[in-house]
Amino acid sequence: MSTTTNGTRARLLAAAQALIEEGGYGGASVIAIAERAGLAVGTLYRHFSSKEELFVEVFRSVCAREEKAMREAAERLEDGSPAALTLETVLATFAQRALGNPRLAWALLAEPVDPRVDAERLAYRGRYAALIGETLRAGIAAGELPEQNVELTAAALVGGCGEALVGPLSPVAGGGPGPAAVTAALRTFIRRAVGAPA
Amino acid sequence: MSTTTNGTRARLLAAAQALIEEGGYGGASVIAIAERAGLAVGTLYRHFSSKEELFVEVFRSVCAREEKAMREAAERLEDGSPAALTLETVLATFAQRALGNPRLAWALLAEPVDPRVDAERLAYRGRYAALIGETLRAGIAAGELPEQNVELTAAALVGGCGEALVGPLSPVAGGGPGPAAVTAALRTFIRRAVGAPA
DNA sequence: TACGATTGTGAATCTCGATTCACAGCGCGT
DNA sequence: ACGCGCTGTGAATCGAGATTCACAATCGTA
Repeated sequence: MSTTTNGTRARLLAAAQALIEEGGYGGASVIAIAERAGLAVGTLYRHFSSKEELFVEVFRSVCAREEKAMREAAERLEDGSPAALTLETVLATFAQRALGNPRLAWALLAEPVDPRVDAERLAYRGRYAALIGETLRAGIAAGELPEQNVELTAAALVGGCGEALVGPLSPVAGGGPGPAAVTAALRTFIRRAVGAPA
Repeated sequence: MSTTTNGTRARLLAAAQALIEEGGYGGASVIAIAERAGLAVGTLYRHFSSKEELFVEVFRSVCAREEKAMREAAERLEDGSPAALTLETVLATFAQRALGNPRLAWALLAEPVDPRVDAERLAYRGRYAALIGETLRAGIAAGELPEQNVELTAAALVGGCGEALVGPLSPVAGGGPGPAAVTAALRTFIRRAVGAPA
């Protein structure tokens, strides 16, 4: 059983992810990654054709995990839950996770990266907005939510939650209200923003 | 009348701004800036101690112009206008301008930049959020708007409008609804998000 | 006109991180 | 033992862009 996909590759990926969580992309130079993994720079290039490729892979796996968490949270609700509740749940899950690992959340949502990685981010955000959009449409069709520009609302919710949670304006930054209070406030914001009845 | 602050400085600033509007910070290398201004690279350094310093100055002047436009829009309203209308007006002004010069808006709000310039951006966003926060508070005090976490709502509105207008998810990107429709949808979103009565 | 100060010039230099590559160690089949 | 392929190594090389600096042009003033 020669493990062609050796532990080496995994170690490089883990090292990269750890460095990104600690200091963002800036701190994750090929040298730092190799060092953290206890390997030489050349070894990195033995397993990835470029730094970009490595980053894309890290980014994808992290995104996939996040998206999964959100979808599962939505599926845990009983069938026929009101759309507003689904939205709240999805976004609250997002909030919980972002608050638990703010650095990573920032890297995922907002930090400057190479164009190739950025494309992955766009895809991720797109799926995220799509998830919200679907729910909104369902709510509108069911008469629970008022008519509205679904794309715009979805984009604004993604951007708004992102900014409120990981942006520099985030009330979380200063020793303000705790995560629980922020999540609660965010739920209120979301509920109102989509026009759900009080 | 020896114009110590020669036209040269201004030409460099203008060249930098033009390049940023055309191709973002990436396209605005010192070489490109100097070339566009019809000057040599060394001349740039005769007037600015670093590229960063030049960028900060460009950024500041553009931000100041934008903020002024928003404040003036608010002041043009008759005294005693409802808070929700003030918010709508301020943010619609922002929207109008962003849609008119999307590249610049992106550079102002979201494009990756050096840390020093980024600090300016933070300050700008902060003033922007503060402007919104003030209005929210006034509306709450007047009983027009419900109690809420003002900081969070303000941050989410800034982020939400930014994403909806200049982000990759923006419905404006594709040949979707025109600027007027987007602005209208955004007004609805804002009105709801702050809990203004229909 | 002579002289110093200011401003303009742009090729040379510096920096910094990604990428390469000639070489070394190891495991395996013969 | 030998040949061969796969990994690992890390100093050397590249590339892109910012920054410097020795020299030239210009201007105000004596």
